[in-house]
Amino acid sequence: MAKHDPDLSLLFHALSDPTRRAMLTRLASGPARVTDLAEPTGLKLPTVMRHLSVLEQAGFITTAKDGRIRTCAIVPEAMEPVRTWIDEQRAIWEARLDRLDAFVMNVIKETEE
Amino acid sequence: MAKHDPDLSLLFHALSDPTRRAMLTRLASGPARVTDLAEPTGLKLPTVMRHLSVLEQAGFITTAKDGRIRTCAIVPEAMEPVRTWIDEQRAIWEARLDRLDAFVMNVIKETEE
DNA sequence: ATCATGCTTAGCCATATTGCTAAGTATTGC
DNA sequence: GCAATACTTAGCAATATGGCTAAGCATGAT
Repeated sequence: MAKHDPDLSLLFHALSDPTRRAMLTRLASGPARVTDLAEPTGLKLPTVMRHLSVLEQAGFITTAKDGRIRTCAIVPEAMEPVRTWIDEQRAIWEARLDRLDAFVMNVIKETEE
Repeated sequence: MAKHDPDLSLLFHALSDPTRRAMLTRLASGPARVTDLAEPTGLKLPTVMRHLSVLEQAGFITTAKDGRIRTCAIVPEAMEPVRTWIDEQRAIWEARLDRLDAFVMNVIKETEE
């Protein structure tokens, strides 16, 4: 498929890892240092840094360094395109009120064996 | 991070590819054959099949074969866990009404240079 | 000045992902 | 029967991902 729409791919990819989702959940309740985010994961710092940069490139978090400490904070608005896409999908399939698909698929499947 | 929660990873991963999202959008307006789904992508059939099986394993679509034709249909409910997770995230950060994070981050960043 | 802390960079390894081609198999139409 | 259609399977190549270790570089505390 054409390669526009790079945003959503970045966003969904960032969310596709449990470690990164856990980090977002942690950050949802307030900013944290890199080391603090690393601790519950059991992962080494370089690995954690990588997850954080994926989240940052997707726009889900901002980070800034003060002295030797880098603080990470969530960017709630970043979730909007995701939510919007999902809502649009729903809008399309709800435009067809018929629940015929599932019925048809079942008929086919029952015919199968 | 611990490996529970395998569902969401599957779901988000499935959505992280533009070809797969386009297929879902196409299917949102009604069931389709594999070849029909392949056509607008410009991809070869085996590649398309792989995308479809990713979507099917995630639970976003059902497929069934009638004769030599495989028909694919969307499974709208499959999107629910995704939507739920996003809503939960929002609930957490909205529980903190303060918009202090962004402010703090800005201060740090301005101090930076 | 020295040392611990906190991140950062570089680079390696294993596996997964996304595309392909080539060669099947199973149906349908003539 | 025979050919066209519609997948399907097997296997390859390039790149991406997710983990690590080792070593580097500031900053803060003593």
